[in-house]
Amino acid sequence: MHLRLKKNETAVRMKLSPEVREAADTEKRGRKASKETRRQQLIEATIDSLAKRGYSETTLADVADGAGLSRGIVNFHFESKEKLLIATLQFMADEYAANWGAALEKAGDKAAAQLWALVACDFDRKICTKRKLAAWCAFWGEAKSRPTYQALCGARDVKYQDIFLALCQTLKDEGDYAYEPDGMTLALCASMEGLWLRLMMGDGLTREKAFSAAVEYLLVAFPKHFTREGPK
Amino acid sequence: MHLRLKKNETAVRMKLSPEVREAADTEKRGRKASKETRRQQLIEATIDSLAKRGYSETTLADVADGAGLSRGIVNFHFESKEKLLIATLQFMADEYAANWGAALEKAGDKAAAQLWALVACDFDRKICTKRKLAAWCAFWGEAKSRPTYQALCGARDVKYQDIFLALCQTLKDEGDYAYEPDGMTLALCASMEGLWLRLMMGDGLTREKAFSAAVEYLLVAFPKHFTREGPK
DNA sequence: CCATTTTGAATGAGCGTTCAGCAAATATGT
DNA sequence: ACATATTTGCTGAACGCTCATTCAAAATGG
Repeated sequence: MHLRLKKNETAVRMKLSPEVREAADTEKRGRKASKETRRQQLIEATIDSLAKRGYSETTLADVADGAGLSRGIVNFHFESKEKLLIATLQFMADEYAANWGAALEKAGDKAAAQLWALVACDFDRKICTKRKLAAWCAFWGEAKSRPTYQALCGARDVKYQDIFLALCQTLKDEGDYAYEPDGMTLALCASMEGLWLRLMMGDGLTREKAFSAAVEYLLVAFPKHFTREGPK
Repeated sequence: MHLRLKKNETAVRMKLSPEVREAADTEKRGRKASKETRRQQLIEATIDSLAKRGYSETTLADVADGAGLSRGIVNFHFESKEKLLIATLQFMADEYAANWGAALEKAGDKAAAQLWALVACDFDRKICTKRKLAAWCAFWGEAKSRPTYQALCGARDVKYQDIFLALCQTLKDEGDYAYEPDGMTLALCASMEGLWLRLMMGDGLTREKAFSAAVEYLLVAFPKHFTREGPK
């Protein structure tokens, strides 16, 4: 009963990833962290674990350790591992959608500028992290056999696709290009996803190089609308 | 001691996938199947399992059942699950490389024809199966955290990349195109991988549509060299 | 105190691996 | 030819480990 350890305060000395630390730092500390804060902290730890160990080797123990919390914690805040993973994917999908939504807002109303913004924001620092790419890829690998994942992995979803298609269509009309817009759009979207895949595989490809490859595509597809520096 | 079951002969009545059946059918049956035949049979069953259940839920029991053989069998022919998976990936990588190698052979020596062949063969019936795409994707998801997989997943490897780059370079010179060939090649390769990814996710995208999207890309990039029907 | 959050030991299911043993195929001896 | 021994391929029960889940007890805040 004497000499009791104050665990929380000393345990924080452990090395947590910056993302987890930040998620836990929303004002309140230790026990006072709100439910939502804890959930976010655990989600960040899950992304860490997915990136570090891959889907199949991600364990609740690793997530809990990564968050600097105890073993049973996940089943308290989420009720199962499955639900934690879904919440994690949901979070990433929401973040992704918010990102391109905001980029579109800021782009003004010229189609060329919008398309450029949409392509550029995919390679944004905030989204296009090794950490997050790896997590995305982990989910992609499992999506085939899990309808729930499959639905969320289409964050690049129908709406996103339609906007892309509409923009390509507009530019085609403006510029009198000859291509078939469905195929063109598909190839462009696919190219961006493929670039993500390669970024994740990590053979010395950088965000900047990937982005400029995507730009190269825009240039040949819409020569009247773009230069390497941006929309005309 | 009386009334002994003839297991092998009756057990074959189970429903095995066509691929497994074919692998097991190389002349000899039952006990006489050669070591190499059995390995192939197990590899096909592994691809089935990866496609059906995803990487994380693929078990040796499922593989053995899929092959119509007993539980201990994998550890007899391969020595561990890990090695079975590596052998499976190796097999797919070899098959993929052989496929584009052969396509290149048959294409003659005009650069445009070669590039077309290289793109087309990626969407070949033999390679581009739902089953195999799903298996590829399962490995991609784990590749990040496993150097061995990462190395093999680059079957789309350096050599492949270099050929692509050289062809794009040649066409650029022939056609006086303005783009920067490194980026162009990267975007093209990425596009094909992205199309695979989407084929696997399976939102009603067909092999044919994916291929024509890739062709659309070739058209805008190399307008003087290609029509929708093929190289000029 | 009571409610809420957190802990960590206990539980049990699932899975990879091992291995003794059986049966088919092949080699050897007569 | 046949009988016997040896090798090879395969089986499936048993073992032990990892990990998600549960829960009683403790810590904390109000």
